[in-house]
Amino acid sequence: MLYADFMSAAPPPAPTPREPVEPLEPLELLQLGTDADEPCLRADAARNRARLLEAAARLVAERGAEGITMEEVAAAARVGKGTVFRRFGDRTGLLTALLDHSEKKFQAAFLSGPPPLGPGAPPVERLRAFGLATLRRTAEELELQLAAEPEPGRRFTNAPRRVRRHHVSLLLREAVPGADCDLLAHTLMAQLDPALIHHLIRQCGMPLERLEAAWVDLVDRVTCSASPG
Amino acid sequence: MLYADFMSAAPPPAPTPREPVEPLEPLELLQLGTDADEPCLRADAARNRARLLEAAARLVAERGAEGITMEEVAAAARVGKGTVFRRFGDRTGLLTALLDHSEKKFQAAFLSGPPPLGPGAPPVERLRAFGLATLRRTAEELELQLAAEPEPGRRFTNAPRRVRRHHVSLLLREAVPGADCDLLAHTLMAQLDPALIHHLIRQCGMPLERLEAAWVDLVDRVTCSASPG
DNA sequence: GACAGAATCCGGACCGTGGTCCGCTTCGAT
DNA sequence: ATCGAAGCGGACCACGGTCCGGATTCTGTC
Repeated sequence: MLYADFMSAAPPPAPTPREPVEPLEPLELLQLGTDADEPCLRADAARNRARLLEAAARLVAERGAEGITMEEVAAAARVGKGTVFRRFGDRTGLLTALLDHSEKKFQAAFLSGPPPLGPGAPPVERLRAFGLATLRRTAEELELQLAAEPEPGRRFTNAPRRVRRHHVSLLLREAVPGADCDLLAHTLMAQLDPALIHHLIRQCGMPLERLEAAWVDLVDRVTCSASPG
Repeated sequence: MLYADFMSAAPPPAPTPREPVEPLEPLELLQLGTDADEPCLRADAARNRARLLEAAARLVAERGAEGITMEEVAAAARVGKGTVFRRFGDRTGLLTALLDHSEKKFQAAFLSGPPPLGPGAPPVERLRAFGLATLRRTAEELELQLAAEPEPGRRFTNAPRRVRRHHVSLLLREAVPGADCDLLAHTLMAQLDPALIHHLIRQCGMPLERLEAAWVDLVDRVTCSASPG
């Protein structure tokens, strides 16, 4: 079973935190809800959540992430449609929850795993490793990650992506102290955007290796410390 | 009247050119339909098109691009709903058409206008000017450009954006002959993505000047010719 | 000019899907 | 056993997008 920890809860719908985006600072707080800090769902709620994720995973495996309907998922899980939306907020919420397991594993790897991805290696090497790992993971889960992409207005408030971006930003601060690292982090992250990867690989037919080479090259260029002006 | 050339036709719906994306080479062919090469709509069709664009522009000005419905636009233009979709394909098609006028002006500026944006200046300077001009234009039309953003799967097949990207790619080829300029162009373009600009300016409260500085800095870094891999 | 046939276009009824709402049920703490 | 809170579910709504019978415009011919 790929999505094993069905009992874990993704952050609840979030009561409409519109336009202004809170700055978010301490990295630890950024991690997706670890299996501990959960709202502790009621028994029936937890059971339904698990059923929904299982049903969704099955349907996605069968017919692809684009081809499934919220109503179908609800029906397959023997659950009302309202339940799906209450639990996961919206379509992207459900899809994101499907990626949650893999996401947590990845976060653990670059936050506290062995170098060069985790702490211990020099920042530039960590950056290289981070990009390569992301590229490979995204290439694997491409379809799901693409379908989980929120609408443009929320693309950058996406929790997992903010964690990753923040991580890149911190590494950049070490590597190129003079630069505007927050913005540079956005630049680097853009190279790892699922939509871009999908375009290049699926639509343009580029081999993954070329993206990997481009990433390494980009890190070198950005890291080369040009005019800090 | 801001969107004056209502008689111009955006490229028709395009009969479902799915997954494989044709490579597109000669830059001239990439320009959006100039007012000449149009399908030459029937009289009533052209009239309805004009009415629709006018109505859409008015409604967008009144209530914002997010707040309008295709049905509303149709009603305001005294036209059937089907007509809207036949003419513009889908929602993003209509919104894109609203941006068409400004887009053409911009294309003319960087393809054949005066330097440093147009030909005549050294490529790196043209790159800087291109980014700054794009940033300013996007900041102005931010809401509309954001709403006109297609779904993730088509983001990079968007015609105007491909033209701009190709242009950046050509400039890069001159500036850093050794690099993978097609991918580098994607990197640079990402910095000018409406969704990102919206996020940084509207949600994070960054001043436009910081984005401009970051662009110039990024061009320098990328152009600095690091390891050609 | 008038006309006929063909190509194009119109419009609004229709459909599927994402998302909401609210009266009722179930849970679990006391 | 009781009671409030949390959860449920499916009817309901809005909106994007499709479809096709009928109206309108264009083109070539006389």
